[in-house]
Amino acid sequence: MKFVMTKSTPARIAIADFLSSSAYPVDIGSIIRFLRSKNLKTNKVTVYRTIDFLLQEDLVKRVEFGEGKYRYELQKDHHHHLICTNCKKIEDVEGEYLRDLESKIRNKKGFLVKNHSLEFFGICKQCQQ
Amino acid sequence: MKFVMTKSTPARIAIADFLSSSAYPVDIGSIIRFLRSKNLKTNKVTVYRTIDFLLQEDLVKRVEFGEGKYRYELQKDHHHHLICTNCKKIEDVEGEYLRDLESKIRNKKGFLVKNHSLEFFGICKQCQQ
DNA sequence: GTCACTGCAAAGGCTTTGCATGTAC
DNA sequence: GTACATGCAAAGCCTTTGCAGTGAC
Repeated sequence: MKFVMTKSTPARIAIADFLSSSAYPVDIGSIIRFLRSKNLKTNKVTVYRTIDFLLQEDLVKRVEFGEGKYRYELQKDHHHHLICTNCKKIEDVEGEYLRDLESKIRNKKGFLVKNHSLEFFGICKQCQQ
Repeated sequence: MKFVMTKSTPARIAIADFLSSSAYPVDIGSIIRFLRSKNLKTNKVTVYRTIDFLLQEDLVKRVEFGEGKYRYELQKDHHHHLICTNCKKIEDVEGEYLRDLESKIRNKKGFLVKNHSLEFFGICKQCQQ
């Protein structure tokens, strides 16, 4: 992944790398742990500010899984998440399932949907066995 | 609304009243403000503990609107929310739109959906004018 | 050399915990 | 009287802010 940042610094490069290599949304803590594992003694404030920058540039998306904190992932094709409440694994579900619904909402309620959050909580295949 | 609580106290009664009279999910702060307006000098910890109790009894549902805090509403017919990003007004959308989708997820991914979060963000009718 | 980024310390908001006191029953 | 609920203080997380110092360009 390449960011169009005004300045390219070790912290930003590492955060970009981590987001690129993460299959699923990560929280600030795991970013910091990654940076430490690379012996980059980055401050958490830098992480927050880098994420803010990426959010504003619309390179990153913020999601919530009911944990009392945010998670972040690179913008990619529209998708949602399957979150196993047992083992905490996260899977993707691709698709634009709500497009028709959003038109209906427009027609019935006059409400213009700009975006939505949709996450599924349940038990993954492995944990059912 | 009537709670099946082991003990009925002024704080619990007032919180139940407030939740019953709230058309949309409320945060802890607004519950406390309501209690103060009724001259009940309830501690916020009591509010949190009452909400915890109601969540465990499945009388209340917890939702997130990307605000960095939780909101709570009485359990009622399955529905989702339209959140105006301009005036912050919240509307309901009734319906079980995702039932088919959840079966598909079951068949395709083997993931058993127990519940989901779905909220729509956009511009309400009034704010479009 | 400049301007943007970083680090540190501190604070702010939401939520939880421990423990002694109070109260519904 | 007893078990449960409350209040207070304190702490735990996550996140944000201010300001001085550093580094990318």
